[in-house]
Parts: sequence; structure tokens; C-alpha cells
Amino acid sequence: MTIKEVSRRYQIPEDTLRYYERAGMIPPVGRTPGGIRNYSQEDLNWVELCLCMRSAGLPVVSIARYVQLCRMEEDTTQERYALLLEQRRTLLEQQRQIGETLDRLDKKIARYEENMKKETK
Amino acid sequence: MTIKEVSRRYQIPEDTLRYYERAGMIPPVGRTPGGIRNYSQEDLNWVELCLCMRSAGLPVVSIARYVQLCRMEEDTTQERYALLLEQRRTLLEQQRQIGETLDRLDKKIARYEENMKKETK
DNA sequence: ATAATAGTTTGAGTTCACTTCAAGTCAAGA
DNA sequence: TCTTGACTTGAAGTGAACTCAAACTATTAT
Repeated sequence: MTIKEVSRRYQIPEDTLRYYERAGMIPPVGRTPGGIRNYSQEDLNWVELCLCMRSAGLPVVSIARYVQLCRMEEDTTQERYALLLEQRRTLLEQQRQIGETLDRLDKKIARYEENMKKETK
Repeated sequence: MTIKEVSRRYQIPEDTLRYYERAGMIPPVGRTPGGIRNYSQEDLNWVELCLCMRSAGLPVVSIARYVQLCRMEEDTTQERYALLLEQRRTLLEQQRQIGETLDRLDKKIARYEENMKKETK
């Protein structure tokens, strides 16, 4: 699968796909004899994981560190496990923070709706 | 209340407070005759709102637009209401996205724990 | 064979949200 | 009066995550 097709499938610019690879968030993608990227199913899985993590706001370096650990010869199970737990903690905290802001927003919105009801009375 | 006290209270640099005001995320703060910022309770409320929104990741301009609408002479109730709804939609979507990523992360974590249990057997 | 189209790399540029710096003002204390 | 220190504004610098440009190579249609 060419970079263009991947770009269209996931609605992400080609430049960003190349950038992700350069940044180490995706292991080096397979190439044709001519040196053109040819994404395998496994490459696509990496891309998808990467997009999922990024859309949740996890930093590029933290995703890259995981990928790097996966590509090492030695057994990095412990490190990877610890990294995943840390990423989960980060996301839970972010989710909590957003929840707090939503509460606040909802209260404001409710007040507006109250006032708008009164106006039309 | 001086900028220093506000800074300490909310654990945010003085420079950032001034920046928020300059960016229009906080309406102009009251001043002493000497021209020094003197935060009233209402100013503090704005600061707090602003910190809450930012920590949830809402962009500076979108917060500034709301504040700007609040400061206008005309009745901007409709616009403000619409803006709040839009911000809520944004945050809900972000929360959903984080939830999705957490699911994925949890599955990965579970697999690691499975394997680690087997290892020690 | 050759032109057009699409893909490659490397390095530089852009945007956002701060963050720090530079240069200046002012008020109180030694 | 001089100095210290907190304050001001405007501008420049930083780090993260793209995004674009230039020069080059590969593939495809004619």
C-alpha cells in the first residue's frame, strides 16, 4: 500500500506519515526496490496505534520510546510495561481534568438556558 | 491582591498571568493609582475559569473570544451560548478519544500481565 | 524515448502557547 | 539621594508537532 493510500485511508497528510517515521513513532516502513514506501498490514497497525495515541494527546517522544523498546534485541518487557502504565496514568489525569471543565461548562450553559427561557416568557 | 499573590495561589508564573490578560483571556485587571495590577474577586474568577479551560486543552483564542463577547455592549447572549456549546462538543470528543486510547492501552497492559504471569510459573 | 506525475530526502519554516529578556518606570527604605 | 526591587511593555526565544520547499529519483502514459 502506497503512502498516498495510507494518507487517504486515515485522513492524514503524507508529510505527517513520513514525519512520524522519521521521529521513530513507526518502525521503518518496507520499501519497493526503487525505495518507495510500501506499507504492509503490520506497518498499518503501527500507523493506527500511533494515530490513536496522538489523537489522545500523548507526546510524540513517548510513543517513539515505546516503539524503540519494541525494536530492541534485549528483553525490554519491564520497561515497556512501565511505560504503558505511565501513559495510562497521564490519560486518566487528562480525562479527569476535562471532566472538571465540562462540569463547569455545563453549569454555565444551564444558566444561559435558564435566562433564555425567562426572556421568552 | 497583587500579581505575585495570584501567581502563588494558582501556581502559575506571573508572566503567564500577564500574557493571559494581554491575549484577552482575562478582562483588563483593576489597577492601583500607581498602575499596578490589583486583582479583585471577579478578576480571580476569570483567572480560575481561564486556567480550568486551558488545562483541559481549549485553545487560547477560543477562551479569548468568549471573554470578548462578554465585554461587548450589545447583547451577545446567542453567540456566547453557541460558543459554550461548541467548546463542550470539543471536550466531549476529546474525552471520547482518550477513552478509546485507554481501552487500547488497557488491552495491551492486560497482555503484558498475562505474559508476566506465565513467565513466573 | 520522453514528458508528466508521484515519491524520496534533508533541511528549513510555521504555529501555538508560552517563557524569557531588555529596557524602562516608580515607590519605599538605608 | 541613591539603591533595591517590584512593576510595566514590547520583543525575542523556546519546544512540540507539524508543514513546506528544493532538488532529486522512480513510475506511468503517450
